[in-house]
Amino acid sequence: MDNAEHQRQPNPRGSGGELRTEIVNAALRLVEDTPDPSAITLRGVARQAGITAPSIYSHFENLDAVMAAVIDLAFDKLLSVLKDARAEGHKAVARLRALCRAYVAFAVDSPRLYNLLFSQEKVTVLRQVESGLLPPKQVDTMPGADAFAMLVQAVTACVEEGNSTSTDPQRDATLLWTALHGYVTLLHTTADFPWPARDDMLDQYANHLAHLTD
Amino acid sequence: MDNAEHQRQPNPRGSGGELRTEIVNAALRLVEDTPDPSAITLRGVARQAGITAPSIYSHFENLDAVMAAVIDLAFDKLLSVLKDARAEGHKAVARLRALCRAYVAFAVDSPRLYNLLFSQEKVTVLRQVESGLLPPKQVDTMPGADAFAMLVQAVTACVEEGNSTSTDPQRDATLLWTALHGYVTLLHTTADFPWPARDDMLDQYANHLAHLTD
DNA sequence: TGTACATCAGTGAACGCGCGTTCACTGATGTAC
DNA sequence: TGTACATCAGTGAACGCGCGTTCACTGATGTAC
Repeated sequence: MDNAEHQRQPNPRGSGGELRTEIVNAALRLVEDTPDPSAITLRGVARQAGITAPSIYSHFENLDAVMAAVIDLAFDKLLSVLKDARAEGHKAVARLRALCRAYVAFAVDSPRLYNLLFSQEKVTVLRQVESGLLPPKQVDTMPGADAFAMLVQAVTACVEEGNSTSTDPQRDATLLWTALHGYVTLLHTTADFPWPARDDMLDQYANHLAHLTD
Repeated sequence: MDNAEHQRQPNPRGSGGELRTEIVNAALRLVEDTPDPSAITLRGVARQAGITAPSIYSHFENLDAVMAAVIDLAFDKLLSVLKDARAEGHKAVARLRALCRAYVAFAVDSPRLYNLLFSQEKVTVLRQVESGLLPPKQVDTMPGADAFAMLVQAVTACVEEGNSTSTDPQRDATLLWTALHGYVTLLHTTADFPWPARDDMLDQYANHLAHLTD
């Protein structure tokens, strides 16, 4: 459609599913290249993938379905980065710090992908929860549930090793998560600000929100 | 164009500028009603204002200029809310807590307007700062500079009254701001989460990031 | 082994839509003489 | 006081564009007989 690869060869018989992967990867590249995620279009994804727009419909219902697949992939990537970080160090405090650093590094390295993970608003849901029409959802049904569970577990481990005075690891993990999230998103949108050194920021969050004593 | 008020009367001679205000207010209403801000169009603003699209060009260069005016207005609103909050209580600690509550309340009450304030990405700038091509900007040239200055001042006042052990109010105000920002944005996008009580969250942030001893 | 046919993977043309932007215009109001 | 005219505030029609989505199609590959 676009570039020189006009003579695309169809995939072999059994493997029509391979184009599905190509489409998701094309959308992923587009996310990283596009400042405003809502400027990503179905036709744009097709161009990036080197196919025509209608071809996408064989694999996805619409653009939203493509983006949902990208978001799933991004959560997988985040989780994988966090798992690698957790393997660093033997002490619980070191592992918690590594987790925070890895989370922030992921967000800073892939800011647009990171934003995509947390940019779908749910105001209506919020309003319903507040007014008691809807029960608060269980953590483990959320897309990032595994990642958050790791954080809770890391804080708990610090307490168990006697290096945190946290009395409520779930709450303090929530405090830590929100703080890290606020930090990376503001880094992204308010870069013209005299930010303190990143490591200092991370230490402050971890020390004081997870109540580390080490 | 849209509703029954087809027979709009032009503004009187000298006051063409009044339509400017009407356009900004129309865009403001649209922001609150539109989940995805980039779904706001110039034609949509015109419809909301009850005028035809070309009329906007007499007052603004394009839609971006309209939205810039909306953002200015929103920062003014935020600042005004914070100033009111600062007037509460005589002790510095009470004023700091009131400031945090007011900030969060503004973001929760006007989530889409709040998002608009901090949704313009500046990745390029960030990259340049990191690589030393650009000096970090002074705080006071930012749009929300006044609001941030109030927070720094509030932390400083706590230290002066002996109720905070902060050794770096500017840094700790930054920590507090980022945490509050992360909290309200995640409340907005991840409403289906077992959030702890809001007051508890706010107290934790203020107590531990601003090092309150009271 | 050859041949007719079904299936699969993807194409190309076409549609209607809302968009940003331009242009010439209209009609009310103030001003000069 | 009357009248011609300039100015102001906003309109309506039109344009070209990229979009999502549909439809009939093409041509390669596997399968049945």
